[in-house]
Amino acid sequence: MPLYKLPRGTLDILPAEQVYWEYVKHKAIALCQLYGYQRLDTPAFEDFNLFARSMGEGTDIVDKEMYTLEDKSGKKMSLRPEGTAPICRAYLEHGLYNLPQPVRLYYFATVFRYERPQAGRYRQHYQFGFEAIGDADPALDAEIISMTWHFCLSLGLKGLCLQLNSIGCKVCRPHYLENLKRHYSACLTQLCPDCKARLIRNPLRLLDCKKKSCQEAIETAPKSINYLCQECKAHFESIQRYLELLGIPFKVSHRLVRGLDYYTRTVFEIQSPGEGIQNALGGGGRYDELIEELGGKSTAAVGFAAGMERIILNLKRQNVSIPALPRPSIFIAYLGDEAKAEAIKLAFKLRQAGIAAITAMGGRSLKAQLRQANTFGTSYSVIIGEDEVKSQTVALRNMTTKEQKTIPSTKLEELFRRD
RNA sequence: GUGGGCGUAGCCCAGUGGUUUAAGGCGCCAGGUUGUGGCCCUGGAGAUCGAGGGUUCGAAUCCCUCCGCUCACCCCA
Repeated sequence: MPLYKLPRGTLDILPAEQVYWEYVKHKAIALCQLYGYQRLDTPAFEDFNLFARSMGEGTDIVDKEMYTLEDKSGKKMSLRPEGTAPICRAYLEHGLYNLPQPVRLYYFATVFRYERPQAGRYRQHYQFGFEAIGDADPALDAEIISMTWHFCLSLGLKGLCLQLNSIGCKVCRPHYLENLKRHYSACLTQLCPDCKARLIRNPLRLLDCKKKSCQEAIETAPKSINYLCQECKAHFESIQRYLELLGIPFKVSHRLVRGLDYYTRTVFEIQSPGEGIQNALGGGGRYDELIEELGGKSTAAVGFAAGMERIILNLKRQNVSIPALPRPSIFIAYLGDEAKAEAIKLAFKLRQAGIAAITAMGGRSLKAQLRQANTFGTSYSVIIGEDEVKSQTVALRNMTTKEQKTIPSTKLEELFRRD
């Protein structure tokens, strides 16, 4: 019967699912208010080059996964594959560098990547992220990381692991990469085919390989933190001191790298305890060179982004109890046309007074109407029949105690306004 | 892009010794005497058995092709 299906890798978020989404959004917004972060929304598509430049040509996201199209004027536009670059673009475009620095921002965004869908991975997914732009202080890294940790705790997730690493800056990273490549070139024969390709394309990702055959090479590989320059080293140590000060548990992992080119120094990731799935709930890091790359002055920045679907997946797995969404507590049933008109009028008046109500529809029996009220779970039903219309009253039934009394219809408003 | 698993009503699914009105449960709708819900009882609607082709007197069932879903790899949130 249906002529169309939802596009591959996308999701209809049905009413029954919305509790989770509202829950996560509310926690996220509360968190940002607590830390003084302000919302900034950007469009779903941008100039192709914004992403090509920021994430780096040669990354899979830019080369293979972007939804790019030419608009009617011939401009190359892309659906956003991530949230940070557009935020930086907006920061520059609207002169947010004139505000007191750092500028603290957050966003919810749909992001698009053309990939084969699987558990916790979609072609369109929702990200929640926050960014602090305009300060290189390691205390700001610590703030972002502590916010991330705080967020996960407030959601009620357990057993999460915070991984931390530093991949250096443009001064010290080239030196490290040389050593990494030398190490891998020496044991080339035992590497998996993917890793052979990585060695040329994206050496940092070598550390991320899951194949058994490559684990030894990773274990014995040089660690980025041993190649940091003075400044990067001091920065990284400082972050760790702040995190210890805050009592936030973290694990320095020399294997942790991030997929996008713009990261400098700090990288971190929050991992769920689950096995065999996309276990990164979110990740972030510092990107001190990105703003300049996009045409601004040299501006330090740090941020984090989380995948909403993955968070929700974990909330379900861990059976975190989610508060129900509010529903109307009054159901209005009627018998006959005159009563129906009264019912519609009454519902409108109640709603104007801020009292949520839902009315029956159609011409079903009272029995059927109350059956509906029952499945809606409203705690009260209002019944209007011919008698009530004549006497300007309504029958108010408490659905849990079954108590029912007749009251003047004008009384209803004040009765419910109280609770 | 590569590889595995799976496609029967909105949902969960029975049925693959070829012959059935394609069964059941949940949900939905309606009834169980006058205007009263949850439990129970009865009834109803709802499926071109993922699509197309082939074999056969006869296919949900066997064969081929395609499509879709799903999981993993790659990549990433």
